[in-house]
Amino acid sequence: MTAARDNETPLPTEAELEILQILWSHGPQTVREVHEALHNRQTGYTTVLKQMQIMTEKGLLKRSERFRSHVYSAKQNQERTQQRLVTDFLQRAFSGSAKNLVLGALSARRVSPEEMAEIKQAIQKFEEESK
Amino acid sequence: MTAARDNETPLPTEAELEILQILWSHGPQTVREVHEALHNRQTGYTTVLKQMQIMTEKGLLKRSERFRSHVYSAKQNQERTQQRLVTDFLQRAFSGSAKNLVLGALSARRVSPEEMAEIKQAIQKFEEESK
DNA sequence: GTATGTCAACGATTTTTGTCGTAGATTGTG
DNA sequence: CACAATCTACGACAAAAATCGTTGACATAC
Repeated sequence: MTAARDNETPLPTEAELEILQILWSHGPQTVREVHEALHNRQTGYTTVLKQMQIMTEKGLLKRSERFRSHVYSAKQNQERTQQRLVTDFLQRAFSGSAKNLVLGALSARRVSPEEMAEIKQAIQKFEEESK
Repeated sequence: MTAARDNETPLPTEAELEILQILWSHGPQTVREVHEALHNRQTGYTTVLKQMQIMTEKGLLKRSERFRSHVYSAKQNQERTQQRLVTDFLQRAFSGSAKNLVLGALSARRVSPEEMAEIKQAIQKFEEESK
């Protein structure tokens, strides 16, 4: 049991997440388009096709068959999925300590002052909204 | 290629991370001790043994054979490993946006005021150290 | 209308990760 | 010394994830 197991759709695997990222950022796409966006990963067309078919079965994607080339899009929005992912990860890697997660993220690499400011601002905003 | 691939030891898998957590928190342990600490996961003794042997080959663990029951410990400390994990995860799930990671972590679940304070304090401390 | 290209479907295979049974060595106990 | 308990080692198996070849449907161009 991995934690953060909602009753909802399963968490995406690594390769699935890559596909989702493309769909989130580029909007609905055909398999070919996704495959091309994935050119860095050295993977065949049918692999991506199969993967997206499976993702559709799992409920991660939905597809329109109105055109000859089916058009896929992410079924859950990015924010919600990221929330679920981070909940799971937080538990697995940091035993639930959000403090350590934040600290780890900050100390793992250089953080620009701009990014730092963004983060602090995000926290501020979050605090106001949730009181 | 998953990103954050150092030239170092590989990132631990899910099950491996569970074992590491035990070793980090309890200090050096025998297979039996780890196995017992893992009682919630329903897994046999030899499974854990095998896993720890493989982890040793991979360089995740080191072991002392001075005693009849070998004693294992984590080779890399928790902080360093967590840093590598979060770097990888940040890239994979949040395309590198630390802001969104933090935001995701906070909004994914209830955060107590105490934890919130801790987080802000950690950020403060981090800022001072790194200037 | 035949050849060429593009597509979805499907099955099979490979790779990775996790699981465990069995065997042989060593230790401690009666 | 024999017997039971406790280990490690090793190989095999199972499950999950990723990969790809092949086929047939459907277009479009010639």
